[in-house]
Amino acid sequence: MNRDEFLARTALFQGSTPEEIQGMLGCLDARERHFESGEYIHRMGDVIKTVGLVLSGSVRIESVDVWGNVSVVGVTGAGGMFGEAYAAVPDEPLLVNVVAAEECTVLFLNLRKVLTTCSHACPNHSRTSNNMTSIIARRSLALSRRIFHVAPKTIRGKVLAYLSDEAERAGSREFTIPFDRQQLADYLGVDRSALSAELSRMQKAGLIETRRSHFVLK
Amino acid sequence: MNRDEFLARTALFQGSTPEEIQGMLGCLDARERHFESGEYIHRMGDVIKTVGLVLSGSVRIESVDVWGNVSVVGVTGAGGMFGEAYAAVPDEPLLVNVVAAEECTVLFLNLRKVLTTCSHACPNHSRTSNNMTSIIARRSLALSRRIFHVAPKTIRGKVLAYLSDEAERAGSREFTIPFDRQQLADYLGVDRSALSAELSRMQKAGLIETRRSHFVLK
DNA sequence: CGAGTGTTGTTGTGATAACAACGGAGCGCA
DNA sequence: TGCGCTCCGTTGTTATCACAACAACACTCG
Repeated sequence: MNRDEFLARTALFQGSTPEEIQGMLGCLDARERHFESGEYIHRMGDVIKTVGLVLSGSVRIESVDVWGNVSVVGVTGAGGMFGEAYAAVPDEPLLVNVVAAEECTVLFLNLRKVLTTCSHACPNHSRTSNNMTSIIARRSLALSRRIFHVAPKTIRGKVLAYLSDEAERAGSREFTIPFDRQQLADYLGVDRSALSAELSRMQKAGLIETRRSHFVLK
Repeated sequence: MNRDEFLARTALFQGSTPEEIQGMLGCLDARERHFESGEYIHRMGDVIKTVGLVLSGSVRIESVDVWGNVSVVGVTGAGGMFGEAYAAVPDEPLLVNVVAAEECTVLFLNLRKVLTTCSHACPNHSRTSNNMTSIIARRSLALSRRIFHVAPKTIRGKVLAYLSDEAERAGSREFTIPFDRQQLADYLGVDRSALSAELSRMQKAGLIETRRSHFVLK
């Protein structure tokens, strides 16, 4: 699979053919760069005008708090994007670092040019523009959901808020979540062992059944 | 001030003249509706394709948790918008209720038409489209920030994360926040009296000075 | 097969926050 | 001046959590 075929499968270029994409890239100021593992791609405070599309490898989004503690906010693998929201708002400094989690290649696109359709010379540019906005909006919804999941004050409350939501998305009381215990604890902002204990209590109370990442709600 | 002059001052139509806006509205399927205080504008689970622009009065965004408890997520007054993110993602059901906080009028716009520039017949349509995307991205950044503010596990940690950010935005160690104590507690997801007590301790410890909404960081 | 590693569950303890109840300061208003 | 109201701070009690340390189990790989 060559690069343009790969791009045709990404969320951003979905709906366009490799040929159409090939035609668009020049228009979007596309520039490919390679990073070694651990290399900084963006630093906190940077102001960016481009969105990054990961072609291979993966990048890590890190936040550094007031005291200098580093925590992983997220990881983006091949086909994923980073920096959309910052690039879409002029002069907003990054609140996070973006680091190559492993050796990787990234395609940088001028976000303004992605969003502004140029002319009929670029077939499907407007579809790509709409995809871009959808992606930004989707991220916004994911953040909203997370805020709802974290809002309850007890671990049980957070767990139920999260699991109910997952059940609804799955359309069933039985489902598998994309987290292991540690990741779920990080997502909900609680201690892993405290989470384990609470899940155990909820199971004893007959509220749920769980093994590993598989859950049944009652 | 007539309606189109008012619209020219909103974030969405910023940069366009009242005349240009007047020309655009038909194109965007604009429809004005009036609501009585307490009336539902959108309900949880609804799928919407329009964004709402508040012309007068204000609307309240409420969430209802698994147990039926209602909490206020936000309020949008004249000139503000609601529903952008949901409208931008096809088939995403609302996680919140939108209610008229008081008697109000709302202009509904077809989001797809806002984002897709139609033809040269609409001057400044592309600027409005870019404004729209910026607004969605800005909301996303605000949510990110909030997640960072809520992430620390102690009240002191949350307060410092939030205040440091405010100080940075203000470009000074001295600044005024847009919250009273109760609102700040809600934003940070903590108990108001516990917040008060912690602020008091921090003041005694010489970390901050505060009176009402005014703060000095040291 | 056994060592090494990662994941999950369990328990105890001290720290921290939620909660409830109250008092006082400031303000508008009659 | 006195009343009612909102906002803010204080205190004490109780529930909850973070943290640490450890045990049980599964998986991988030589």
